Amino acid sequence: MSIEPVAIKDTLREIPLFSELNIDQLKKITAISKTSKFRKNEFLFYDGDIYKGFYILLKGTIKVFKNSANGKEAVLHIVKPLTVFADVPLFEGGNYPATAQALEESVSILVPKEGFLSLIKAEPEMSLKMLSGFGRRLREMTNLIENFSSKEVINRLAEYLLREIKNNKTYKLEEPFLKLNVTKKTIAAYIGTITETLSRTLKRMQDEGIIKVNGKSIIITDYTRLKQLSE
Amino acid sequence: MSIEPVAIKDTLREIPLFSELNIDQLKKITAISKTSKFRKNEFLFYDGDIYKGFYILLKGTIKVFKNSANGKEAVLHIVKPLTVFADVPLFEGGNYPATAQALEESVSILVPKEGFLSLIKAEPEMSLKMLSGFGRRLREMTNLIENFSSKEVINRLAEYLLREIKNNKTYKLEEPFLKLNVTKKTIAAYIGTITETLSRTLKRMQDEGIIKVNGKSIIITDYTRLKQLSE
DNA sequence: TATAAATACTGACTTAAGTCAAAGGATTGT
DNA sequence: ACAATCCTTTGACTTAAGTCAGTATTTATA
Repeated sequence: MSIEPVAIKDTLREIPLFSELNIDQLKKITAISKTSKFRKNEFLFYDGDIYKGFYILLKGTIKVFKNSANGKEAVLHIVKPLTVFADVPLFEGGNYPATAQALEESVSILVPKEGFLSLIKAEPEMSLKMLSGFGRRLREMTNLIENFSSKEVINRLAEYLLREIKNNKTYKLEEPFLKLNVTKKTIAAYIGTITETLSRTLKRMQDEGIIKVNGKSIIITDYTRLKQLSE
Repeated sequence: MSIEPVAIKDTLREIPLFSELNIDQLKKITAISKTSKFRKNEFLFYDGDIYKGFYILLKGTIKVFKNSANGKEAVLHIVKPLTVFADVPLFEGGNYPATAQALEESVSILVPKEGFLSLIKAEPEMSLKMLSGFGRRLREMTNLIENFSSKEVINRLAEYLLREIKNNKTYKLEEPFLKLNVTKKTIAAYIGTITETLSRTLKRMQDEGIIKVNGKSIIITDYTRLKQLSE
């Protein structure tokens, strides 16, 4: 469902990819883009759908995942606002390589492929920005693979918690905390395990005095040990 | 050890990234590049080294890997000739994110960062090529992660074998085969397991009549089942 | 707010894959 | 050609984490 193309130019400015564009260039992008609202659990696109363009999330949370043959789902990203996603097929061609679903009411911009490619050719600086963004993500993926191949659930969970705390900027506090805004099922899939094991691992961490779990809130009581576990 | 800057312009042409450059542009690249020879087991760079530039492998095999705290190594790529590697930090800054080691006598070109970045700014088409390359690799990584998170060793091994057969172009034969040119230890790390488990899994596949192993040669006797296992 | 549905937790059990140890093969260098 | 080192295989054992089943708790919706 489409909503009014409000003054989203200021919002786009906050996205690294567009940060150095001038008003005219931003106008061109908003002119070709479409803002849409998605209800909870609604799908933005499915794995294999014909590629239309990339998205920028303005509000809400999007889960990007892939279903494998045995029925399990691998969560690739949990997308937070002001993040660009589904931009990989822009240059390579091909269909959407994964499925995207809103985990809560969300608003996102769709920037169509063809229009954007014309723009980028007139604006070579943007290619370099995108290369930098792709590079950063390749590095993240590299780390994810390293984690999957050589660490146990408790180590991957520790790393996930630390990353969340960094994102939420509470890591400077005496007792950093975080509030999960996604289900534990999603987190389990994201760190490559199942809910039961996640539940037991959280309990184990609590028993060892590293964290305190209260429903969807987690307080870090021993940051040092958590850091050790993540390395 | 540096070797003569022979006529490698023709070789560069075979690399997608450079395929559409003219003679002058290729000359510029070879002018700033340095070709080096590496002995078996020699290191090209270590995880954390200051970034000098990216490499193109001309001959041999390079293992790119990361060591985690618990001593295990995660093999990220097994690089074959005419492949560009270590290009991720070009745009993002930062040091080498992994270690590269020659698995046999190898020859590679080093293209220095600064020189290449000047070139690319004068040659915007090359940014798009690189974006396409990065995009393809992000996709590959996505699949790797999906594999790691939701499949067992036998499935990951099946997928590895199929990929190798595709690369060696023997998949059209009645009985496709492949010759391992890396140790089983490396393959084990690459598919996220250890030698003992790899050994047992190969044996199991042989017992089930899917493959025939003879030292470093593997013949596929039941392509269909192998394909099933990989999905 | 009641009821259904989805999510989370716990226990008993199973299993894939890791660790440890020992021995045979293959490679490498001197 | 030899020793020395590294690679590979095999067996016995351990363990992390998955499956299954039952229950509790939270969240959504009529």
